[in-house]
Parts: sequence; C-alpha cells; structure tokens
Amino acid sequence: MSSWKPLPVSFYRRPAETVARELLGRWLVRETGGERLALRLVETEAYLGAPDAASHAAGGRRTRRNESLYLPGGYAYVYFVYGMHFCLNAVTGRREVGSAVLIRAGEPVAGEETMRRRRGLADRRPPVRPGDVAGGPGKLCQALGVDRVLDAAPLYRGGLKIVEGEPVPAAAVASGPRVGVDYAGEAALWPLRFAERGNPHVSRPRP
DNA sequence: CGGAAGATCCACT
DNA sequence: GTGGATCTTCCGA
Repeated sequence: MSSWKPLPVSFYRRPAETVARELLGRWLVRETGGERLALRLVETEAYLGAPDAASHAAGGRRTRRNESLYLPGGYAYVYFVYGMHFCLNAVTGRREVGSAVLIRAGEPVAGEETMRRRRGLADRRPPVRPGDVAGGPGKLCQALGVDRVLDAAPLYRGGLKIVEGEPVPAAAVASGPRVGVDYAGEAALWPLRFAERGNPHVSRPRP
C-alpha cells in the first residue's frame, strides 16, 4: 500500500532534473467538492531557469505570468497556453531560481469517472484509451480541474498535493528531449524529459 | 497599441 | 501528418 503522506518541502528544494526523475511514481492528489482524485505520475520535464532557453525563466525573464516560478520549491506554477489549456509545474530549488518540473502525464488511481467526465470522455465510443484521461499536460489539468486559481498554491498541503506513492526505480526511467520547445535552440535537445518506461499513459512521442 | 507566439489538443486527410 | 481553435501575455514601435 502506497503512502498518502505529502512529500516534504525538502524534496523540492533540489535541482529540477533530480526532482523530475524522483516525481515519477508519486501520486498527484486533488481534493475538491468532497471528492479525492489521484494520478500516479508517469511523465515529467525539468526546466532549469535562467540558463535554459526553453524555460519561462530563460535569461532571468520575469513577468506577471511567471512570477510564481520564482517561489521556493514546493509550490505550484500554473499557466495558461494556446488560448485554452493550463499546465501544472512543481517549482524546484531555492527561491528566485526559476526552475521547475512540468507535470506531463499520469495514470488514474482514484476518481477516474470524474476525470473522464471532466475530459468529456464519459460514454465515449470508441472506448477510452490509456492517455486519453491525463496523457498530456493540458489533459491532466482538465481531468483534475487545475486552473489559474491554483497558481502559487503549496503542493504539500491543501487541495492539490503530491504524496509519496512508490518511486519508479532508475532502471525503469526513460529520458529524451522535451516536447514543444523547438524554438529553444540547443536547449531543446537536452534530455530533460522523463517517463516510466513502457507505460501506456505517457504522451507521444514516447522518449 | 498592434501583432505575434505559445512547455497543447483534436479532428481530419 | 497537417492545420485550426482560441486568447492571454508580452514586446516592440
């Protein structure tokens, strides 16, 4: 039985790459309206802050939108993209660093019916396939009801938490280039995307 | 003040 | 594989 104990703040106050690897297998828990939803995390990406051209904090860039990225590790950075999607990050490292981990995919472990309904998948034909519910950063936020209200929220208590679960062994972690950051030059090639090897809920292309 | 782009997703060919 | 949806945010003029 996995533990539902929240990961401590100290877990997040380390390099983004380390946190990204070690978040795999943990459970992202959303408690709202008296219901508990949970996803087992299977895919993450690290964003390193100022030295990383793919990061919203590249070159120390600072705006109203990315302000929460400069919080200390252990808080959520939620942003709106493409006019219709939200993405959830866990801020990492010390305050003012601007590094974070993008939560890209999870597999449902509690409240799947509610997540399907939020995703518009209830009663769908053909049947729902792995990855339809939370196999991508936008899908994951929609399934859990994560939006800008949760920007800057703590991840160790409250309605959105990450709990211990069971870490994925290093040998079962695949890595590759991050998705959707072709504009970032050389940084686009850095292998900062991590996923559980062979897990069907991982978004495509698989690393 | 206008334009462009975006850490995505979906439907369609 | 391709293109459209959709709109906030940011930057340059």
